[in-house]
Amino acid sequence: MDQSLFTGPPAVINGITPAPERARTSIEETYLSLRQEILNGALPQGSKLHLEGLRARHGISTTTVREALTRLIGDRLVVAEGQKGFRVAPMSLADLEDLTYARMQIECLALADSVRHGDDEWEVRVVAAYHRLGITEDRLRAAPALHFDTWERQNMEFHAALVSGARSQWLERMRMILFHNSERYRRLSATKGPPPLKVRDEHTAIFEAAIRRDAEAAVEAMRVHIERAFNVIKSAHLLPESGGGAALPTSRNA
Amino acid sequence: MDQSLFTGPPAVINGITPAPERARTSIEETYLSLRQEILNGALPQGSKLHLEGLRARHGISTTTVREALTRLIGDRLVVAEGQKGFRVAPMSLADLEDLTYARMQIECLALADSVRHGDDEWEVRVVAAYHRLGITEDRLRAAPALHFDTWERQNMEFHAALVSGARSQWLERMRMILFHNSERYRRLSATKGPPPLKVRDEHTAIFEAAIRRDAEAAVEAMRVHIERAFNVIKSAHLLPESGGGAALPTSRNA
DNA sequence: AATTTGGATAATATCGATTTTATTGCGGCG
DNA sequence: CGCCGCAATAAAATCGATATTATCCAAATT
Repeated sequence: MDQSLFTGPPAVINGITPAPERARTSIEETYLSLRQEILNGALPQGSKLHLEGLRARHGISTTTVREALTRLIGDRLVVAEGQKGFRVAPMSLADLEDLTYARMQIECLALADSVRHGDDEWEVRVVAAYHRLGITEDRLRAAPALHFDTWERQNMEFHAALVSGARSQWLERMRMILFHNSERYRRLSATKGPPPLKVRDEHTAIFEAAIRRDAEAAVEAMRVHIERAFNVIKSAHLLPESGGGAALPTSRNA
Repeated sequence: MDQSLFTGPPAVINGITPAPERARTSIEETYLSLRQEILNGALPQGSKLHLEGLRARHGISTTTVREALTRLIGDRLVVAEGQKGFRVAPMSLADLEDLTYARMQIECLALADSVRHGDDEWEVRVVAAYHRLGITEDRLRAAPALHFDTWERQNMEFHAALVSGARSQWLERMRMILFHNSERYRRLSATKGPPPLKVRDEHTAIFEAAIRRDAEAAVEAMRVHIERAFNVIKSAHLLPESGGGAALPTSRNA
């Protein structure tokens, strides 16, 4: 699975731990670096991505910058207009609503399949990821700033482990795109403080249902988890309404 | 909807041709051209995409070729390996199975939402697209070779119209990627002859259910449609069981 | 005052060439 | 015989520069 959004080399047989993230080519290096900056907001939504500026900052050629940016288009983190260059993909409340809806559908599909068909190794991965995340969450309460990045990575890995038993590569690719885009919104409201206790509870609910192979319960817990995350961001009032997209019901499919 | 996968000319969302939408930049031109060749098999799965060859053939610079190819990576029609360049994304029966599954999930989600929430304009679009497709199908029986490309376009437009009432842009993006990839498989087995009568019947079933606002029936009909398409391709025995197009000798087309 | 026009400026798109990395073929050596 | 290393070659990645296109602003026109 050497997909664009998934970093690094063949990313470990068992699906977890994108780990070292070495970048062998300088395009990839730039790609990863830029993605990071977009996800954490260093490059704010809608901002122009000037070739010359990026070239200078990264010490590479404009051609290389262009290619890195083009790869980010595939991840829907960057948009390109006619002859007007690149910019960071815009964000809006309407877009978040839509994104949340889409992600809920896909993540839940994958989770259900994963819970139903995950093998022993899958179980082990889930337990490991859950436990590891728990450790970091404890540390996070003591020293938030110190372990924040670690938490974010392990949070992502926990979610990845949960669905790693699902058999559809295509769904996984779609999930990854949606997950990363959600991540960008989540970090908008992330206060760099300890995550609310609720998050831990929600993870626990998903985890326990998954391990006891109760697909429906796991899916329901995942829905709650995703929906609450949406509400947190929404009520932070950091987003423009615009985007034109009609409001979507983010709740269950009818 | 200025999406990467959505090709230009006949977007035809409301029946009237919107704008020529010609490819203004030479990267886009190359992108569209290459995509076409990949979809119709002129560039077979797994084949190496040599920069120099493409540069010469398209009369552009390697840099431009690279960027067009990078955009195709976002559509999952091309894969890039480390320092080994680009190749056409491999096909396999396993991949088709997976792809069909994923597409069924997403296309059906979109269809259900569309049928439930499509407005009058949506209905008009569906009726128009269905009727237009019907006309072409009649002509196709008389002179297959002549109208084949038209049929393919209108078939895609019919499916697009069906889900055009769905409100999720994100789901639509995912659907588009999956649809195009399916298209590549379908054309593997397309005989350039008239499409089986069954296809017409299936389209009719979907169409009628959609217009009478019966979401469940429409989804069921869509499932049948997608699944049969899968079986047709599968029984054509044109695909390797699993991944990896064996190293085809470098396609050297003039 | 608003719109248009022309030229200067800035940014992007594209090119041709160089550097870096993979692949291939061929002798030597175990 | 078959494996290993080493040149020679081919290809990809990257660069620096040129060609195109958009943007801005001021002067001119109505």
